Amino acid sequence: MAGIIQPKVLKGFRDFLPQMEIPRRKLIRALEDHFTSYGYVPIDTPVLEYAEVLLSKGGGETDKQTYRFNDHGGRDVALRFDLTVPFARYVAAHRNELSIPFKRYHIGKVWRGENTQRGRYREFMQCDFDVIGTDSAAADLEIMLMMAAGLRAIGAGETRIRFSHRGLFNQLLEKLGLEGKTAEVLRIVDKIGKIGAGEVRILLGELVGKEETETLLDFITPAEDNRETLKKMAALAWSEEKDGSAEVRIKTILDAVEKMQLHHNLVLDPSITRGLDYYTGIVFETFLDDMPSLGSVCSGGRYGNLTGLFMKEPVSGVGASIGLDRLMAGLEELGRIDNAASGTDILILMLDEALLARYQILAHGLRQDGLAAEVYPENRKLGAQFKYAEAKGIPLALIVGSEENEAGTVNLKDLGSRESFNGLSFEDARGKALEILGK
RNA sequence: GUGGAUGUAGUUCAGUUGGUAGAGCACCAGAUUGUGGUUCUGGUUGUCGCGGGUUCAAACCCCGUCAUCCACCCCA
Repeated sequence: MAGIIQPKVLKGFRDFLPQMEIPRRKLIRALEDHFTSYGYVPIDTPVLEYAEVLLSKGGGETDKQTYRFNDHGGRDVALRFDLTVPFARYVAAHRNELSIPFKRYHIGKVWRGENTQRGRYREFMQCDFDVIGTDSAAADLEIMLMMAAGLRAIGAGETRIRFSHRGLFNQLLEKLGLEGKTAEVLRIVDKIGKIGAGEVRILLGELVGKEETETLLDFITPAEDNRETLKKMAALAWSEEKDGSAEVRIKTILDAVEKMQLHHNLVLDPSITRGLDYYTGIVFETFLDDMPSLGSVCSGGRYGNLTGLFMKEPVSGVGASIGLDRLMAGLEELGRIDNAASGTDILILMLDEALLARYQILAHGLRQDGLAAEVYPENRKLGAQFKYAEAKGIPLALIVGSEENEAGTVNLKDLGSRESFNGLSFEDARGKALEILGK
């Protein structure tokens, strides 16, 4: 009379049925191919690390959200809550084994013990890609171009990347004498898309003086086009156009964007600041044209010193992170997810158990042509076997009974149109199958 | 973490002022023992999220708990 254990999963953790996992894998594979085509290489790191490594950044909020416990040996350990901190440790640990500039991508699960919402879970998949070891505008540009092209490649459609530069914002804050309140100001400004300029004015007014509030609001409001926006930002921040300045960096990027005719995709938006404080250069967030309300599906920026906590020599880099689960939720809502129940192209029906070997030989032959073939495992009524094929979304069936076996022929059936092609040689049948599948 | 809403068969939902649960779809079997999407007949589906309490009696009322959704926070 043992009690039955409920097959439940933890809050914010999920099982994936095949019709969800198959498109998820497809999406990941498409991204991997995309990164590879730009020369980025994959890495991985442990999901469990020493707590002191993961929590070293000391952000109060991340500390609270990190899953942390003592392992069987009494070690203070934690599950990774992003892929950036492990990457910093990884770079410091393997500094001499990496060729610089190092371009990597990393796709993996991360964990955060925060409250759940739609498209927001405690276990979720992140996809990071970064270039480290160079502070060039070329790298900044490449990362943003990869984001736009990558999202297009996975069927997310056109995107708008809104970017800005922390350097100019910091100059402005310095000029206004607000360096001490940088974090608070950034957090308020970051909300403008959500709460509007009016609310931001009120919140800023509570934090800084009236004049400063108006200057900040003026700064973060984009002008008609990228050039005008930059002009205004530079003027308000008292920027001097010299080598290595934030202003020149933005100019360089805008020049390239214009030459590539991408000013729809890349928009200079000074209200983009990103809450995280390790960004020092460009910062950006990406929205789907077809669903801006989903929020940013890919964001990041340039950091001046990724590895500061783990080694003395500073390493600069620029990178972005895609929220795969949020993106999946958006794509599903847009009807862009193909909920395939299997990847099988052709089902070989079982009409006679004595023909087991024949069925497996047929399946093997089909696989050599690149077709995914499976043999139905029981000699059940044909109706049941067809139903199985339908449930798994299998488009073709190969039917061989004792008569066909003796005659040396096979019957192929297109399960979609219900058209049968009987008495074919195996050669003709697989030719026909490839034709129907369009392969 | 804070506040609010919700939780009934695989699924979508119904269930009247508390009287020990119902429909469509899905599923299974048969009409149709080598060709399945229609039709017909029959059938199964439930610890009413879980655990307590009030009551002669709880899906319904009360408390707790777990989960989902929404807002805040933060972010992906």
